[in-house]
Amino acid sequence: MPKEVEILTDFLKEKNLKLTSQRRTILEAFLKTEKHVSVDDLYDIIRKNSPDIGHATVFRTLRLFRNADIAKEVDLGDKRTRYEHKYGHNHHDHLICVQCGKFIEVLDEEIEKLQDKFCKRAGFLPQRHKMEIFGICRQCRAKEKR
Amino acid sequence: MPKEVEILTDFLKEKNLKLTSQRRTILEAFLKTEKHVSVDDLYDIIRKNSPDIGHATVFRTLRLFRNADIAKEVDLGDKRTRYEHKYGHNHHDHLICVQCGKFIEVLDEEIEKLQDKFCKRAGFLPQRHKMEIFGICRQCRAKEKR
DNA sequence: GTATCAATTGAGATTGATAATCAATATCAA
DNA sequence: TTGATATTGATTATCAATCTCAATTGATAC
Repeated sequence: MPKEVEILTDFLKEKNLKLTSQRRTILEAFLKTEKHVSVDDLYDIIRKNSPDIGHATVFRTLRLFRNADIAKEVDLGDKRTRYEHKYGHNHHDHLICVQCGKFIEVLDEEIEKLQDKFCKRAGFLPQRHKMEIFGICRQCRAKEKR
Repeated sequence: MPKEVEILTDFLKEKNLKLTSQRRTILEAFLKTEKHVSVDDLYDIIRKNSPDIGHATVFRTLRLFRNADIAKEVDLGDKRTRYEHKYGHNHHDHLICVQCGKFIEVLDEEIEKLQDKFCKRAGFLPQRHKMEIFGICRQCRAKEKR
């Protein structure tokens, strides 16, 4: 039993919410994904094996996962909300290729430190941040040169 | 005559597009704004003096301004496209207060340099980036302490 | 196990932003 | 001034996000 089920169970108990078969199914499907899924992405995946689970439920459940700190909302510039795994994943930023849509996760300690530094200078208490760099990835650049 | 009118005129000429009274009006209104306006924000402002200008025109014209490099799209985390002035404004990032909604524009050369550095490391050719830090601003923190 | 009751569900409807359509109109080069 | 062409505004379409509500289900007490 992965840790996430435990987190969810605890969260539900604490909030007097219920563990339903749908929530189990959706959690399982979500944990299997590797990419940054949108509600519709995950709904399409789930529909294949569990055609009885509705769209609204997937939508609500992903929001629940976010509140339970199992999922994290990411905004990759298209206009849809996407979710990625949060538990066991450290904070990272994204390099997003505008040609192939691929993204690379990066973490740079120095940048994080600098961010803290100039927040302090502005009297600003940072809570979370988002950094995305759009450009062209190594593979696409190689393709272009051919 | 501000420089932006010239930029727009040149852009239109180059693309065989036309300078209309609506485009003048919308540009004038846009240049007067200081915040990051959404289509609806600007439409509401314009409607007061020019009730004949339609919503779709404001929408299309802001996109035109973006293409002409007069406006820049910003994404402040809500799900609407906002535009800020581009000409005469250098690149900057945003500190966004989650309490009062205010934002502070910041620029940190060091961070920009670091970004370039680790893009290079990843073989990634950066084109543009977006960095937003969400948190609590000085004023709101002061209020909280009272 | 069963009753109880609030939480949950799924279908469908709604909202809100964005974008396409199209007939009427305006612009501008010649 | 004119004709070719772009633009406009009203309307409609699209799509993700979100709400509604009656029917159902899970957790808890008995």
